[in-house]
Amino acid sequence: MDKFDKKFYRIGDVALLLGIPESTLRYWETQFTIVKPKRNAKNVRFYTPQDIEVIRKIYYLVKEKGLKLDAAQAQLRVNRDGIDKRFEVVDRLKEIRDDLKALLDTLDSTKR
Amino acid sequence: MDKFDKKFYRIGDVALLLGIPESTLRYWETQFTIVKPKRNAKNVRFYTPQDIEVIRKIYYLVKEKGLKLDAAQAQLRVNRDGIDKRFEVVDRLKEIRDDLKALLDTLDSTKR
DNA sequence: AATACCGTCACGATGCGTTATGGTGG
DNA sequence: GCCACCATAACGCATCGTGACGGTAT
Repeated sequence: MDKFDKKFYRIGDVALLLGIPESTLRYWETQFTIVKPKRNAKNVRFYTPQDIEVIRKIYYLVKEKGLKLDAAQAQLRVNRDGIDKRFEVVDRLKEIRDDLKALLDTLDSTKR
Repeated sequence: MDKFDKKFYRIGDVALLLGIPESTLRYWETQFTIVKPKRNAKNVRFYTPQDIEVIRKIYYLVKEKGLKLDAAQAQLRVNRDGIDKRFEVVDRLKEIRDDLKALLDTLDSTKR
């Protein structure tokens, strides 16, 4: 048992590590049901490395990809554990289907 | 030459066809450089079927997928004509790379 | 005493349209 | 005169945080 195996991160650590204000971390916690760090007896948040990964993913989706928080949450939900790649394919196929449908509708509307 | 080949759509037609208010179509036109319907001599917009397809795609990205307009525009830019599938793969790989990097960073930060 | 948290609430900046106004053309 | 369109600008609502406050624990 290495004592570092027990390491948790406090909100200040996470903020520093990810370059995100504490206020934002607290706010995201109200918006993403998925971000629920453990608390100690004194109600102080303790983040696991997994928690931090989730927050990174949120950052990517929201700040870099431009998703709304709702949409990011939906994405995260469906991206969880293993369904991952399968989902991406299905998602892409849905897009293609939508494109095809759009094309079809457009063709229909110009039908002579 | 069929006379219907020359058919264009006015803003009212498009609004009705897609179930999007005219005001929104005009607004999107200010936000998406990609939506620039032709005008007639009297400055009235005329949309081609291609224009309509683009608008459908915007609708999908913004209303269904939850992208911000900026992000939707970026997506559309890169999705254009043929680069399409190649892009999706690259995009997905980027996401995977980002996930890996996040994982790596997380591991690094717990390094003993 | 100083620092790092906590929750809450007010405030503010954008984003995303919508509405209102006044005008042209058919 | 009515209808469909035009541009522009003001307005409004929601989203996404931020900042300030007063409190607790170390």
